[in-house]
Amino acid sequence: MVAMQSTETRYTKPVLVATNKLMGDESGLEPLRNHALFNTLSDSDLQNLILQSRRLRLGHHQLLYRQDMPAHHFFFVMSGRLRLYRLDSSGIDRTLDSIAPGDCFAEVMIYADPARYACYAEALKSSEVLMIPVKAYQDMLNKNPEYAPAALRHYAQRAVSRFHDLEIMTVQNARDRLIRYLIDLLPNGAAEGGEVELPLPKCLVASRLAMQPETFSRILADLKANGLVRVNRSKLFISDPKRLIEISQ
Amino acid sequence: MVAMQSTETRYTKPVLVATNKLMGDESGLEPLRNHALFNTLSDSDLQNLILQSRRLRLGHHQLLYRQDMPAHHFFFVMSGRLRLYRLDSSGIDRTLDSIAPGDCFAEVMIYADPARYACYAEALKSSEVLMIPVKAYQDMLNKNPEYAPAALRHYAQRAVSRFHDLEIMTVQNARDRLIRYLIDLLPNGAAEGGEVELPLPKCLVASRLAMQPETFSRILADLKANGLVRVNRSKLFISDPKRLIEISQ
DNA sequence: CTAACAAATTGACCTAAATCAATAGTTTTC
DNA sequence: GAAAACTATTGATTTAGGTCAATTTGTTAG
Repeated sequence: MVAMQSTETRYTKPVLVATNKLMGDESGLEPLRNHALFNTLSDSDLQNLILQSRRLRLGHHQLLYRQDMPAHHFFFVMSGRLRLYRLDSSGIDRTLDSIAPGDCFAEVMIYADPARYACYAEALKSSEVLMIPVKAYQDMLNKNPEYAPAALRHYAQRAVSRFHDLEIMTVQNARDRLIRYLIDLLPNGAAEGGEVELPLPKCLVASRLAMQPETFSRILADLKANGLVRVNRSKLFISDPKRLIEISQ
Repeated sequence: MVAMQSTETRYTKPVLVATNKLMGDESGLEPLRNHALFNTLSDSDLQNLILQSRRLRLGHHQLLYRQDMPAHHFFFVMSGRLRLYRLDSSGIDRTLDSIAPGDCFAEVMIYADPARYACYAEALKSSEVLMIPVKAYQDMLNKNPEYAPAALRHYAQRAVSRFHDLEIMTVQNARDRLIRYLIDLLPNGAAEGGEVELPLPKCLVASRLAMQPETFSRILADLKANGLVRVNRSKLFISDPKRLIEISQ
């Protein structure tokens, strides 16, 4: 599916309308504590941030924000899964990232200038996100400079990981890009094999890797035929990642 | 040229050996003041940082650091031009970025963990860089939390720009990737035409855009034939960027 | 449970881009 | 200033992967 129907027209629900205002209710927000942007905060600062945030429920395929929209919030994923993508002038949908529970996204908007979302964000399935006002986090950081190092570490890490994503995309053939993508999904890198779950439907992994779904399917079928991966729906078992790397040359 | 000769063997000069120790001599270091990571520093803090840094002269094609090397320094380019690239197991050289005077690079190493360079860095021509100890900047930031916001803004900006680079690379055909790359080189985006200078030799722009030099050459020849760009060595004149964008679909 | 829809796979075909090869320019170097 | 060494261009050929179309499989809704 090259030119998906534009997301603009697929959904009618309004974007960025909060459903639940949080009244200091922290239930289900423990995962925040495990995120680099929040784990150094004092209880009261975290509480205060949460009080200024809203919990958002998103349905399957629901759009959260649009590219170029003014960005007043960033997001923490509590459950479900989302993807970031861009639409170009010809309506082609290009997937750039997928976001899992425990991750933040659009958090660069805290310091971006101008603060406009660089892409679309939509739920891949029914999801719950915390919608945190950029200004609330900024204010907190201004009042508590001791929180800055954690944020700096997070941003540096983000930049490194985008750099790494870019590196994969300079690989010139589709098969090798896919192999590198799969290796990166393995928890211990190429050290040992294991099962990985594709973070996106196959047609969107294809989009992320700049190839057609048919190409993705054929490459995977070929790897399967050569005993390099075992495929079960979106779960792939990679027994020998080193062998996979060897053939990708 | 797909498989360049490995940089490992091309040069014999030692890596990361400073030639000039700075003795508080700030001559030629004014450009530091224009960089987001330094322009909020007090004179004395900047001076102190410079005292702990070394000025490095690099010859044409000289290697500055290697991928995976422990990273104790980051760099500010005073003159010349450098490129960042990675080598994969089969020795293919993939260009990821080019750095101009006034830019910093490897500055994410200030907060990376583990702090190892993510790529190679080499001078594209005779260049001069300031080699700043990561620890010196860290210490300064710890002592002066008021400097953190500028660093945060810089890192956020860096993450956004890497994201944008990634976006270009999800474009599936070579011609459109090249067109988008050229548009991004224009100072005012697509707003108006102008002359742009390729920041890398053509064969390395090709590498950066995941295509072969021959493909790059042919696409450019075609754009030229259609009156979309005028080419003069590494300088390109784009009269009508909007028309260029239109055909890239 | 079945209809309707969406996602994935597979085949046939074709085109964009890689590869191989030769030539022509450009810089360095001596 | 000529030789050597890159760098870029152009042509011929091949191939990876895109496109179009049909089928299968899986998912959602009634």
